[in-house]
Amino acid sequence: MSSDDSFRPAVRGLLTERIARQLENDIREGTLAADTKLPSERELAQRFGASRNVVREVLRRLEAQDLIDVQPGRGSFVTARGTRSPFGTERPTVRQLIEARIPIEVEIAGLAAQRAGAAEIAVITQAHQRVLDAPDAAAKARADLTFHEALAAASGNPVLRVMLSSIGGPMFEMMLRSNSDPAIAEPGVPHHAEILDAIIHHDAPKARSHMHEHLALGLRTYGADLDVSLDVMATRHLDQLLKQV
Amino acid sequence: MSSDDSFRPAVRGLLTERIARQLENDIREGTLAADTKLPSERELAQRFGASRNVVREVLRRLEAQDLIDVQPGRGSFVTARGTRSPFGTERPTVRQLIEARIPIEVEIAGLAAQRAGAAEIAVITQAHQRVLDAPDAAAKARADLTFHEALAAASGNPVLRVMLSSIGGPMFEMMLRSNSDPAIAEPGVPHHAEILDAIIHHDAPKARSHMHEHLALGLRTYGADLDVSLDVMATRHLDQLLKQV
DNA sequence: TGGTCCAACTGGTACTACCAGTTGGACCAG
DNA sequence: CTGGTCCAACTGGTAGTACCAGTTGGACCA
Repeated sequence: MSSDDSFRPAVRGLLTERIARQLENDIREGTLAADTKLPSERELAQRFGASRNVVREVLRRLEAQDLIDVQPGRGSFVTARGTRSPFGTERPTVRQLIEARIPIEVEIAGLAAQRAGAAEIAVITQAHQRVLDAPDAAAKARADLTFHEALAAASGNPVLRVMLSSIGGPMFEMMLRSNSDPAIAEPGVPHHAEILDAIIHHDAPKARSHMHEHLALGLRTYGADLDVSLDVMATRHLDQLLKQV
Repeated sequence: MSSDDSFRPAVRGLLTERIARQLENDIREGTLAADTKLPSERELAQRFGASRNVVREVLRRLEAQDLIDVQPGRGSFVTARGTRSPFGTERPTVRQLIEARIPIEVEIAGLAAQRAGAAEIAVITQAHQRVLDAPDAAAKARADLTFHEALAAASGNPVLRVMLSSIGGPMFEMMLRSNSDPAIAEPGVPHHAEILDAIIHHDAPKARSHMHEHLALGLRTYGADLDVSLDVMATRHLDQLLKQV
């Protein structure tokens, strides 16, 4: 596993590889800004001293990575997504995260109450227990996230699950902060059990209301941190944890 | 607009698209198991009735997605992690997509009505106009997606925007199908205008109810396709488009 | 039996040709 | 001058051919 990596020469498609890397770097580093029009395939071929075939295959690869957008008759254009993170330059705040989680997670809770079978309930119960048993804030945050993901899985709707997992990063940052601060964490302790109970009894309205309460709680307990961006808060929080050690 | 005569080949790279989808499906569904050797490029070209160029570009795309491993002098092999995707092995259906879109997009519409300023409204209006002006189903689907993304941006909540964009692929597939079928597309035509109007007048309840109606409409018009997985439907639809050409 | 070697594969690259869509400017009618 | 039409020069999409450099397996010989 470790040794045979050196055997693999990686010289495959040297030309293609070289051109692809160069264009990829130019896009990711911003040398080619978003919405820039790339030279035509024929011109790129000439410029790189390669055939048009090679250039086209490189463009296919960049296209599959969502770095460029190829339009017949017009040309190839650098995609906006190429240079930015999912959130771009925007830093979501705690308030925005809660605001977004409420509609989707309330729906998830309701559907999970309607549809969860024994297997799904077992997974949720296990995650719930792991939250209770977690020895520290980080483990608690991980288990907390798992709990909510298990609910999404139990909703029986993979689209909801994917949407929730797309914001797993910010959710984890928030949970890390929540579970480190007793003033925030403790009022929410009974909520998980109540949600789980409603799901076990297939009481969708109750599951929805408990989930709503669980999430909206943060709006009251976070105080001044409500409108602080999540990553700033996480950084500050980590600094604080480091000092304690 | 008549459904048959005025229709033009709407999708970019139809041939490439079709072959890529078929191979991708075969790999993800396990018809082509892991470590299976694909036929040679020349044979694939003959089998699909395409040129070797086209096949090679498809292979590049699959390679960029980590679905296959191409080795010079030997052949192309299906990667073990072939079945990996945001959705895993689950294939979301139209019904599941609608079910998931309703809570989040209703919330988006309501917030957009509360918060959209002149700039956001201008962007939404422009997207709305592009939907109306689109010459074919593919352009209409692209503009349709842009419209909904513009609403998400106008909600002022980047978390909602990220969640929505995480399901942009399935949404586009559904829109492509919707906008190709007058029986599905036409009843929904007035909805965009109604939503836009509610946002302009900052009428959040009306924006929410119109969005709900807009999305729920599909539950009535899709008929038997409601429980067909989106990618199967998209593949079928592309085949149909190809026959018309 | 063991080795050499060659023919038939494989993908990598190049070049040419033609099609269909897009675009911008020339040109013409008002 | 204005508005439209139209054409030429682009763009990417596809097809076909040719040749190179690796890989592979079997024929063949020592």
